[in-house]
Amino acid sequence: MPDTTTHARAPFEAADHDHDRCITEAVAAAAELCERRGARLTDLRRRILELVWRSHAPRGAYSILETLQQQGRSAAPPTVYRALDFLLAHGLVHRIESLNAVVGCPTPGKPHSGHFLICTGCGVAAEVDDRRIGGAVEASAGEVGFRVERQTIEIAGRCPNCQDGEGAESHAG
Amino acid sequence: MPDTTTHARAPFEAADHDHDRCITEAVAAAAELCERRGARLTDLRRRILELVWRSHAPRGAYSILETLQQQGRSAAPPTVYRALDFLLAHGLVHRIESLNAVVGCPTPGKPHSGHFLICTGCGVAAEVDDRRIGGAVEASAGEVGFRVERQTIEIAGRCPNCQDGEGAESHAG
DNA sequence: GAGGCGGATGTTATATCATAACAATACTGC
DNA sequence: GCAGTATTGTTATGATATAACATCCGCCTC
Repeated sequence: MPDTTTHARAPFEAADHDHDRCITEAVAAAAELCERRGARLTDLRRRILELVWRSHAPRGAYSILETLQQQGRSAAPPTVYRALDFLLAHGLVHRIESLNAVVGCPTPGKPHSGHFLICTGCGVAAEVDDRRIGGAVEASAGEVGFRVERQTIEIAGRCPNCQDGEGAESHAG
Repeated sequence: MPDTTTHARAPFEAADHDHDRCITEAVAAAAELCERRGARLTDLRRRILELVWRSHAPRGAYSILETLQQQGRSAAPPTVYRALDFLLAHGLVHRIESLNAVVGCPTPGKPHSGHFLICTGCGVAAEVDDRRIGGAVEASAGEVGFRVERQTIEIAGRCPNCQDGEGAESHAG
């Protein structure tokens, strides 16, 4: 039977999942969000969003830049960084501080704290929105009078797919 | 009456606290820990640990380097990075990914996850060891079969001291 | 104390990540 | 079309981090 209830997928998908669909859906969601907000998802921004979404592993700005240049587009670091600034500002991608990289957001538009499980095997970063984590942080901070503004929570470890043959995983998404 | 029950201080101390004592205690604890482990807390490493501890705010490697050179010591980036690698490996300092900086660990030797409240006003990073946070992370990760190896939890916000006159705080520690 | 060994530091060069500043172009509303 | 603004191009540079090899220093052995 066809799967019609997409969205909110398993955090770590099988390596052979239909990733083209991830990209398509992400771009569609971005276009819709920008439309609603009156923000301009230009060709450049859309292309860079697609490059971020080429896998579920966070990707560095210079890696994006390289691919952009290979595609024959004139590009320099600011080209990429400015587009990423836009995508970050609109919550279409998230920055992974511990990797100096960005990863696509599967649920843009919906408010969420942005907590990540990052696999040291395949490199995939899965976004989790568990109220227990944010709640524990808020509770702990509140007790010492600290007012939370932004949570950077990046958990490194092994995803289910990479716990068997430790070490020889394919870096892909 | 004299305070004899030090340790486990308030996470955000008053600006006028006896900070020399923080430094002295940190260096003493480090010396003791290295002694026990047969690790060499050399003069260079000790000096760099002291520079990290000059405040409770995370400090970048190049800032440390600059001070080291002002002290008349021959130093280049690797000088600092290698010493920091040593201090990090022994848990004497922690790296703050979101700031590309390091901060002294107030409780080296005791196992802890390393969660930080980082004030955007005064810059101070307070380490908290709240089992609820680590527990929530472990629980959330466990439910999707993710095995946690390392937690990077950096919470930015306003400390109690910096919530009144928002904006004009002294960056010190 | 000469010689050898390994860890620590010095030194030079370079890789990697990010932004400043200004020019040129493209879109929007009138 | 025209003016005003946002976007992108371009050049240069700042900020963070590491590779590679030389030198030094402490320690052990003989």
